[in-house]
Amino acid sequence: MNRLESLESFVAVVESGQFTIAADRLGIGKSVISRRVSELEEHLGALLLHRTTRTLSLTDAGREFYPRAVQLLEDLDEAEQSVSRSQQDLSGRLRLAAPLSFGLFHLSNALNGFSNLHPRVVLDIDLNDSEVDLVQEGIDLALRIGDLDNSTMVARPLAPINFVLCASPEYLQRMGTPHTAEDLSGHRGLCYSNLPEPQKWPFIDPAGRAQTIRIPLQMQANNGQLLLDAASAGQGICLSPTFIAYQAILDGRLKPILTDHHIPPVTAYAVYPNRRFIPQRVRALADYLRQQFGDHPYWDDGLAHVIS
Amino acid sequence: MNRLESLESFVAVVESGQFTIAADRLGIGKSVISRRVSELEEHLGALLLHRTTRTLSLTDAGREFYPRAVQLLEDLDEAEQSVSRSQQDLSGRLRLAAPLSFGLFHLSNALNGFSNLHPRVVLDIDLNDSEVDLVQEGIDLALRIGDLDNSTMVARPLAPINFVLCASPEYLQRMGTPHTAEDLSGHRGLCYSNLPEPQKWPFIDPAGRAQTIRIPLQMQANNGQLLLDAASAGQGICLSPTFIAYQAILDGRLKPILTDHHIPPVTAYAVYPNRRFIPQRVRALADYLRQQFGDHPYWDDGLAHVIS
DNA sequence: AACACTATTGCATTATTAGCAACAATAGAC
DNA sequence: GTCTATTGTTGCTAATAATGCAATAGTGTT
Repeated sequence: MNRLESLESFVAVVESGQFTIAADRLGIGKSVISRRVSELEEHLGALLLHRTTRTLSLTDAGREFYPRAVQLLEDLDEAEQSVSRSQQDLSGRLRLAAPLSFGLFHLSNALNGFSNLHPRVVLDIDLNDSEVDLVQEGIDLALRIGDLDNSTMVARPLAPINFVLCASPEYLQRMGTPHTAEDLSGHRGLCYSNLPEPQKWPFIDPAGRAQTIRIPLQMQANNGQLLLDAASAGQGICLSPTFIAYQAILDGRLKPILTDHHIPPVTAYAVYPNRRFIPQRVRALADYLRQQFGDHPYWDDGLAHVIS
Repeated sequence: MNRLESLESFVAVVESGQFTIAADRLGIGKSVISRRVSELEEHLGALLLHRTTRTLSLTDAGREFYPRAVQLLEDLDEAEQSVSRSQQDLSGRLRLAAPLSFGLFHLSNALNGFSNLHPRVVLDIDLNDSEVDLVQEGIDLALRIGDLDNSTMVARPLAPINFVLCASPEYLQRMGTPHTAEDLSGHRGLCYSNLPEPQKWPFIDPAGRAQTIRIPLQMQANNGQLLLDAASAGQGICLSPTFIAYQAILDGRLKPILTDHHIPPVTAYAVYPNRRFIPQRVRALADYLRQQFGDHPYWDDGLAHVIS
């Protein structure tokens, strides 16, 4: 018995849901599939698939075995590729997690570029603002913004994330333009709810003193884009990362305020599990993103005067 | 070509250093080995072994490929075993790391017991007081004493680690027995150097006040057993984990002092990488150790009056 | 109850693999 | 320098295993 071919057959059956389709996909006869799966089951001493002639379903053992089989086949390909003659030509699946807004604004372009460079790498993108467990979810690489839980993950800085305080010109005319951090307490805050203290905004004033201002809450959301749209509509003042706000600022839809105050920047990292064997495509993507963004990302290009 | 058998053959050759021995080990002819390795090389498009008729050596590609091949074969066995009929009968290699002293004193017995329970599990034990990188070293499970770097590792408490202050009766007669923590400043400290501040010993006095005493340094070592021997020889006072000191105390070679002071205990943990698939033997060993030690480990049995 | 479609099984054919033995190559002994 | 023992490779044949086809049995649907 060829254990590997049995594994392949089993995986193909699970993924297609039918012996017949699996056989077509692998380009062999369905009888072969049938026999291989049977052999595998016999070898394991456990039934993997409940099968009547018309319906297939995984047994408990099969449910447990399937993801491991998939992983195994991927690992094998990975290992072979790592020493293969065509090292340049990366391939395989790459599961990527990133925050929603950043993903939509800046990752999609970068990923398209990467995909063109390495067309045989299949990208599986999970945009999600809540921190998922990379290991459990089988994520190869995550883009994380801000402080990291000091973990055994490998973290490579990709770009600085600067912040800017802004509001619509109309709002500022109506409500007045604040000139000190204290002035903010009379304004309407559009606050990002995924922070421990959404209403507390940190500044370093022109004299170099750090201060934290609590701004009245007008609207709260877990999405920066939505807050920015609210600010554009004159709903209030928004503390936004430049990677979201830059376009609206350059357009004139939003006006940066308190630009003589410094807002502590954070860093965007590429984070990946410290596995024993890190797939080359993961390294390649991290490299590529670093190169795309870097210490002076393009979205900050027109904002030099704003981010001090 | 059977990729798996090729892998097996390659691994066997690397491990035995000879095609002939590898063939014997696998119970097949050496010509088969030769052909399989050749096929594998052709498949990969890279030479794995430099071979003259008398000497074998790995190429760079081979050196890279070998550990991955080993891992792969282990993973496959692991996956198959996880659903195999003989789930009870664990097997495979289990790499364990533990602090030196604890390993010698209490792990060896426990491991022998485990080994009897699961004779087909091969234990590979690394006693080492410096924290190694579990992932890089391929450690399946580590026993760690004290606070953990909050990491993505899974940590399961195994036992409380209590401390006791002690010295030889002869020493105490000669130098006087301290009755308060302050008294220690006139004594000779035998200090464990693997701590950030070896000479600072923490106490909670009978009144419940926490205090930290800096004790004069007489001897410093990175091994608790050695310090304890020094204490037995009357060299000074030693702050020792009970798992090291218990025997000497029960023997009367050492006398606990300041027993009305409480020394904050720490915890021994079983730590393992949060891999996607945690081998059953790892879980089993962690369970077994927990059961062997537990909240009231045997080494504290005769010391109830000491550890308050 | 008949139908359509499924997985399984038996069997002849085909392809692959193993083992043996001969061969070539090399390190070490003398 | 030559000889020898041993190693990896290769050619060939026998044995083995895998494949595809067709027939079979089972199941959900109409």
